[in-house]
Amino acid sequence: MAMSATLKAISDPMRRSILELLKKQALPAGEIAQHYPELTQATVSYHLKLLKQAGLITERREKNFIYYELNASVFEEVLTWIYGLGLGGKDDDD
Amino acid sequence: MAMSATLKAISDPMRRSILELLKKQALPAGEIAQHYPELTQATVSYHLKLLKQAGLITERREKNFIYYELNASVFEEVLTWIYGLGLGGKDDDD
DNA sequence: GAGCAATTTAGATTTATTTCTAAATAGTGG
DNA sequence: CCACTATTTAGAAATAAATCTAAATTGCTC
Repeated sequence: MAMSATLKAISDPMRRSILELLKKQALPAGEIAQHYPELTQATVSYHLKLLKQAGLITERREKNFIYYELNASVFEEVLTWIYGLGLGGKDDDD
Repeated sequence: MAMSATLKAISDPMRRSILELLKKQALPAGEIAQHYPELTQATVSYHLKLLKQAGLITERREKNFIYYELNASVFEEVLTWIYGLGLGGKDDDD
């Protein structure tokens, strides 16, 4: 299921932080890593891989950088699931 | 952060399934467990504990059963975060 | 309060995740 | 093609999560 990957991806604070970073603008991996001096570049690369696998980011090559950009459309499925549970959808069920 | 707990809780398919079960009606742990013959009752109890800690379910004691019921209001924070990322909320932030 | 039914807790095991260091790949520019 | 820069991959170690069995708890009911 795609939703498990999406949710697992954003259940980690570091990865949520990366997504927030990419909200403002697309960035190459190196610049992303600079925001997290406590982590190595390899670790950031690992998180990017998971985000990519979840479809939450896409990559665009330019010069010899790889720019990562947010793809929030993947959240559609999650939102549908949450709303389906009843939040905001209490129409006439009560 | 409360959001990590919420998201980690629903990143597991089993726990999402339990929430879906409780959407229809509150149920005691035993009945919940009956829906998952592949798991022991102790394991279901473990998942219920995590859901409870995340605030996604509440318990109500009646006779000698503990009825678990869904509390979808916890999703508010998650929804706010997702919308904040841009999905559906691209107003004039840039 | 003794016994019973529902549920949780403890402890151990297996599997998955996160992180690091070190090495490898891949694309760019001379 | 060679060297440089950006990034990933591999392999190992540490931490966390999911599951089981067995024992403990808790709250009715008599």
